[in-house]
Amino acid sequence: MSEVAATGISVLLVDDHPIVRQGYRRVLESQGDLHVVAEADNAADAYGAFKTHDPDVVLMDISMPGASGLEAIRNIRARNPRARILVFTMHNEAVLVKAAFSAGASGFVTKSSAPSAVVNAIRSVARGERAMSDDIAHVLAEDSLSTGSALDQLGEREIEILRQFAGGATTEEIATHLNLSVKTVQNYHYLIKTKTGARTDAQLVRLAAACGLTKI
Amino acid sequence: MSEVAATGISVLLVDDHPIVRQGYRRVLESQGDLHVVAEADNAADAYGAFKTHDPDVVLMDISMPGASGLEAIRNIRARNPRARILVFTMHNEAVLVKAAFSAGASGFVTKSSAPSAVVNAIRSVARGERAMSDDIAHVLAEDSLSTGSALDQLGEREIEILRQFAGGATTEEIATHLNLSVKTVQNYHYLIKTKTGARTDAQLVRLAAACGLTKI
DNA sequence: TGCAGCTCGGGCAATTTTCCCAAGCCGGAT
DNA sequence: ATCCGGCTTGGGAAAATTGCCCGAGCTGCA
Repeated sequence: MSEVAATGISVLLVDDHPIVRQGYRRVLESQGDLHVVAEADNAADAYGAFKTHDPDVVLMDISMPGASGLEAIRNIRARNPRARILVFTMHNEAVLVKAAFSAGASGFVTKSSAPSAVVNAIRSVARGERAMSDDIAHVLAEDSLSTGSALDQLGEREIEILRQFAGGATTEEIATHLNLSVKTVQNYHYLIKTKTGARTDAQLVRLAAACGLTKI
Repeated sequence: MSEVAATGISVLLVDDHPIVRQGYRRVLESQGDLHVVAEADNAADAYGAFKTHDPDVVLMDISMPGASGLEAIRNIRARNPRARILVFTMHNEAVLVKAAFSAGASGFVTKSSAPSAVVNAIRSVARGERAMSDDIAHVLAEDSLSTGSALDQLGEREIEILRQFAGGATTEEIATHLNLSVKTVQNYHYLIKTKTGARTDAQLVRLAAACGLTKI
């Protein structure tokens, strides 16, 4: 079991931006009790690195190209249900948070959080606790009170496709990224539009932006 | 003038994620010749910090909440045309790149770049050179050297149609509003896309939003 | 066991997009 | 005066996408 060793907490870093990873590594290692034992820039490598290094905590940005980060969470948890995965992303949409927790994440912090909040979250999940940043707790609280945002009715795949579409990807690019046929992506596109009530691609982009799914 | 001092290159860091900023700071300061003199997490603060610190280089993520990063670039350059601004973002769309350069950026590197490429880009723009990462050069090359900046080359009618489109109007609605045939609106739509280099309606909306043509 | 919902894609008519083209208008350059 | 170039407006036709229908496999849940 990934008991926290007396030597500190071992961390696997998953983010698709090299310089961002390097920055995190330096921030974490300056803490003394945190040690980055491996890095990965995609879901498949993350799974491989987890198998070889068995880290105490996986710090993972789930908005990566290619396979969904949620997929990676599920894979890792399938291999070792004791794995502690702390999702670390700039998105703060309630649907995403709920999807991450139901995929097996132990915590969810946004990049808007103070660095100290992030390292504390790492220590919390290493102890087996659940952790989330204040803003995440806030959106979850509001979400539980509201009738539900337009995005709540979307499935995980739909969310991912909407994110990529709103980010500017073409249908073919999305199909390639997610290993789907163009036809399937087109169908999702149509489904998303009908579910959200958007009559225009532009409205879809605005919706995604309004929900924090994508930044402009 | 922001001559590179003998002591090294002073950098203003602009990014809306605190831990990301802290990571960059550590990466940059480990270089010896780079010194982070200030940080900002939004466009307004970036302008203020620039006024007080007059850094050699501004390293800026333009995908920030609220006001556009492009606006911030314009403001800074309006105050000091010698300002060196290196855009640093995860987006690699030709429209955005062109918009950034026409707003006055000296360079554009993506977060997919190797850390060494980023620090070298900082040194390049500090010397007054233009810098861009390989992937950016590639998308610009593919975009061909069609024409100049993003929105400047659009006529009145095109701007108006783009505004309504990005606002969520359908082609027919725009045609009705402007007393045009649907065909004409379609032709404008196509023309705007080719002129701006947008390959997707979503990219068009993002461009319009980035240029302040529409608010999300 | 069965229902419900997600995921994935085929099919096909209807529409839209993509280009190419022409014509009228207007301002500026020659 | 004349011509050039750019804006505005639209036609046309092939290519692509959309809108909507469908079925099949899978998972979770009752």
